[in-house]
This record gives sequence, structure tokens and C-alpha cells, in this order.
Amino acid sequence: MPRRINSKAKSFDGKCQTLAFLAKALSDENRLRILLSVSSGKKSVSRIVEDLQLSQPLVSHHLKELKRSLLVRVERSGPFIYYEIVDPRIVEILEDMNVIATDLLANRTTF
Amino acid sequence: MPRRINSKAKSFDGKCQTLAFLAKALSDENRLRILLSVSSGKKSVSRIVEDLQLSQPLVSHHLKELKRSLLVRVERSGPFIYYEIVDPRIVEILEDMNVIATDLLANRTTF
DNA sequence: TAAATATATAAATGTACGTTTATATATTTA
DNA sequence: TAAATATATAAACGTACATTTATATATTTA
Repeated sequence: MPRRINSKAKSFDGKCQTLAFLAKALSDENRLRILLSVSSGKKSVSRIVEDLQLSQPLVSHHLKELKRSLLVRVERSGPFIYYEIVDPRIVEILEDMNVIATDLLANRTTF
Repeated sequence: MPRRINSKAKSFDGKCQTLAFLAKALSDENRLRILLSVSSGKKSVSRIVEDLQLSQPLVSHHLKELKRSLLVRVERSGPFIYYEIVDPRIVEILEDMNVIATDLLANRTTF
């Protein structure tokens, strides 16, 4: 029986790889903006490009990454290809992360 | 007045940079393991090295990154240097992320 | 079918990053 | 003060990745 340091470590055994993969998908500013821009409904690539003022190949590239990370789903309709967030709970997580990040920055001298 | 696409986008305006920074700090498997290993109390570098079976310079390097990301605090006691998680809410976030990641993987064919 | 539009892909490039190896610094002990 | 222990730092290396430029694919329209 493998030694357990504590219960918290146990509950994360073998999950850090998956967690790191998900975190990496969220670790780029432009990719985050793209993900959030499709978090409230389907949106075409060109619409994302227009809204975020990013180059079309860059948006396509990040959408491909988000799809590879299972965070968005794709749907074709005529000449347009629509992307949409798969699980809106990701947005809640990002909101929680933002609260923590704000606190960390505010108390960075104190801690 | 700048155009707002939707309320969600508004609530994240200018925060993606911070969010991406935090996510990047959590985007490496070994760094996550180190962070979680100091999430239930102070732990010395050598103890982390022993628990996680990682090289000492690698652990030191990642601890430096975690400190730069404001996620851990440092405390010296004799020859030992103890690290500790700053905000345990990070662990809750990681638990939530793990739930979502698990669901995404389970439904990856369905979505 | 030709032109126009929408999106994806490929190549190229610079940089960031994780890891290893080697060494330096700091603290305790003999 | 010398040796041993604990940790940090620096250099070196390979790789991953974000971005740009150029081009290919697919769909609609004239």
C-alpha cells in the first residue's frame, strides 16, 4: 500500500496531469478572450475576429487548441463555422479564479 | 463609450491577462504537485523533494515560480526553508476544475 | 464555372519554458 | 574553522508554443 502524505494529496493523485492540461488551455490571454467570447452562445470565426481584433489565422489556431482541449464544440452552417463553449461552468471557475487573483494582488505585500 | 458585446465579456474586460497569468502558474504538472504538497501546511524543500521524488533544483525552480505567482509564501527556520500555500481557495478551484475536466473527458464523444 | 467569402492549414520565426548538470550560498555541527 | 547539510542560482539544452505570412480548402453567389 503506497504511503499517503495527507488526504488532500490523495484526492489529487493522478489528476495533476489532467488539471495541468486544462490549466494550460486557459493560460493564454488571447485564447481566454476567445473562449469567453463564445461563452454566451454560438459565434462565427469572423465574428470573433471582428470582436477581438485578432488575425483570422490566430483565432483559428486558438479555436483548434480549445477544441483539442474539449472546451468548445464546432458546428458548420453554410460558409460559417460556429464555435460554442461546451461547459459554461468554466466561466464560473474563471470568475472564482479572478476573485482569488485580485485578492492575491491586493495583498501581495502582506502575504 | 466602448462597444460591449455582452455582459459576460464586460465582466472579464481587462482581466484575461491576470487570469492567464494565474492559469499559467497552474499549467505544469510538477508545479501543481508541489503546490498541492504545501496546501495543508508548511513544508521544507527537502521534504517536498522526498515526497514527490523530484530533483532539488527542479523543486526550487518551481517554488520560485509559485512565489513569483504569489501562490506560496516562504519562511526560513534554521537551515530549512518552509513553503506554504497562500490562499487555500486555490485548492477548491482545482477540485472544481477536476470535476469539469473529468466530465469533459467522459463526454468527449458526446459533446 | 468563375469570383468572392469564410475558414483552415502550413511554414517560418522568435521566444518562453521545463529539465538537467554544475556550482554557489547559507546555516548548523563537530 | 572545517565539514556537512539545506537551498538557491546559473548555464546549457531541447522543446513547446504564440504569432505572422502565405496559401489551401470549402461554400456561396453571380
